Amino acid sequence: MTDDDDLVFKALADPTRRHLLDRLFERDGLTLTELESDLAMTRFGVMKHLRVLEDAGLVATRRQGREKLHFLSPVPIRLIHDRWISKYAEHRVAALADLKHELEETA
Amino acid sequence: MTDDDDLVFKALADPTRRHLLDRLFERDGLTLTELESDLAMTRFGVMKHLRVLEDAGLVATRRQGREKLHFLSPVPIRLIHDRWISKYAEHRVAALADLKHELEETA
DNA sequence: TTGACATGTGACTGAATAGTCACCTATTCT
DNA sequence: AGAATAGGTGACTATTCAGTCACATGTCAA
Repeated sequence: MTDDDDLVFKALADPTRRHLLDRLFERDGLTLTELESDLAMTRFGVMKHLRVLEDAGLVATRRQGREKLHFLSPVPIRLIHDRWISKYAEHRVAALADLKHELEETA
Repeated sequence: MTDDDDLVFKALADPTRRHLLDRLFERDGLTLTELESDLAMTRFGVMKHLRVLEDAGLVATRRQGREKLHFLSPVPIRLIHDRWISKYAEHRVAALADLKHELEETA
């Protein structure tokens, strides 16, 4: 009972990994050390998490000298969306989500 | 290090639960027994999974006599999408995802 | 009301996962 | 060259979670 995008969902299941994606969403091309600075965890923990994200295709990397730059790769996220939201329903669901965003901002 | 939609991501992390969402995406309003028929697992296991999905807001339910009907609730999925795909990038990413869908169909 | 059906609860067990550590390699700067 | 910096590996432990079971409640139909 394992499907193909298991890695993606497992990767997203951890709050630390979601936080890493948030940081990359805000600003792309961060290094391991930059990403680590933010977290109450050893470098090794962060490295492990980044590895999981990379294996899932949620993060792409590029080596530059002794540094490794990390980039958010959003396509797998969109594929999750498309799995349970039909093109037909998309408009309505997006409107509801927008409403929810607005309500949270005013709160 | 726990954020607010932890329940949603944890819920999606399990392949059995994703399969249940797939079934409800295909046809809404199924009962526990109907959902169970499909799975190599006891009724209790399926019930636990449905409970997790319901707590996460991914599945809504309605009692009807002695049956409990289950409905897919797609808004949390859209919120995941919006978290890492900006309105600005959405078009481009959606196009890439569509391309990927087509490639998989021809394969 | 009796029996069958549909769903529900709390406790238990085996497997998977997060985080750490000791130790290692490659690159840059002086 | 030597020291500092950035990243990497494999093994270990504590916690978490999936699945099961004995038992229980509510509903329908004859």
